[in-house]
Amino acid sequence: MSDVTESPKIPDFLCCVDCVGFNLRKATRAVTQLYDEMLRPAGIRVTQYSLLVVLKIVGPVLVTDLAEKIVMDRTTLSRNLELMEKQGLVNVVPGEDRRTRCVTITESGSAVLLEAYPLWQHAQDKIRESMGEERLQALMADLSALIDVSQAR
Amino acid sequence: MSDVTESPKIPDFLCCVDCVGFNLRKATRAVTQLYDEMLRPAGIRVTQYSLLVVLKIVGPVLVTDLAEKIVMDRTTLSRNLELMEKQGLVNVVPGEDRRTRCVTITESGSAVLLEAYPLWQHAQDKIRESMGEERLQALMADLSALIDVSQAR
DNA sequence: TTTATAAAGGAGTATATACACATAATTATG
DNA sequence: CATAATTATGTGTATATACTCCTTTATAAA
Repeated sequence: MSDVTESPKIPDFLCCVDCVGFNLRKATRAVTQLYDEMLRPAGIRVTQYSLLVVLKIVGPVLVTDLAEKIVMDRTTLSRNLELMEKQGLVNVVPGEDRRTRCVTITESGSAVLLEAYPLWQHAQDKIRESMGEERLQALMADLSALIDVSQAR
Repeated sequence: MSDVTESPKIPDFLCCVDCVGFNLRKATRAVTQLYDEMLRPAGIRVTQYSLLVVLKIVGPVLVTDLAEKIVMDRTTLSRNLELMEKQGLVNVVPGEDRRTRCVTITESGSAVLLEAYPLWQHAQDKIRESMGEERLQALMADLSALIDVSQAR
């Protein structure tokens, strides 16, 4: 009778404030801006920084292999690499298999990486100090689990 | 003497496999693709789905207020809304303050939302069933904490 | 060995994202 | 009230993302 005792007029399907996709994207926007702002003096963003690090570890590597490793669409990676090649951060050369293209970090890319590292660390430390090492590791594990379930077909 | 006992030759600054930004973006790519694939029959992606839900709950709302609420750059939101307006999903009209623009979900947008809801639910359930409700809630809390620390200036 | 299939990649298109700068309208200040 | 500061938004530019379709090359099948 009185609407005081009634629950809010929000239908069931509006409970998507719990949508994992939405909340993940929302957090990613905020966190990306933090890293990008910290990395700005180095002239790269967290996307390129991450690519440089991965290339330093696993490169030289084929485009498709790299794309799979970092869970990125092949065409997205290609276009990101194209920009980095223009900026002199990476080299992309034909592989032995003439279909493939092989990616390597350049000396210039390594130099930028070294310059960016302490900047990246500031961002990372800010988050680590706020959340604590344990919670951060749990979060990493959860993100990994999210990838697994999302890719299970 | 022997390199068997040595740790791998990866310098300290390459430990960024722990980079929160990188891992968050990586997981977001995977999860977004899951939701987008599930939502495809409804003709919208998880970005638009989320916007429709939020508009259904909090609309009508001013662009800047909405942007702040969903932690999205104002100009990004404007351009997303522009597409949705063309598709007839939302209305954007001038507010009383003649500087402002007020956003509302349309009837057509509500219809698409209803059609998309069960599709969204399939994606959400897949993740929920895989991770478990508890872990999922912990993850949501962590994402919220990430936003807080990223925006603390 | 010819042909069919698969794999790697590029190009076209479209959405998502945000920074820097400019404009219009409102509010605060003198 | 006139001017200065603030606020809300739009535009230009650039990166990030991925789907679809197409070409080239390699491998498997006949």
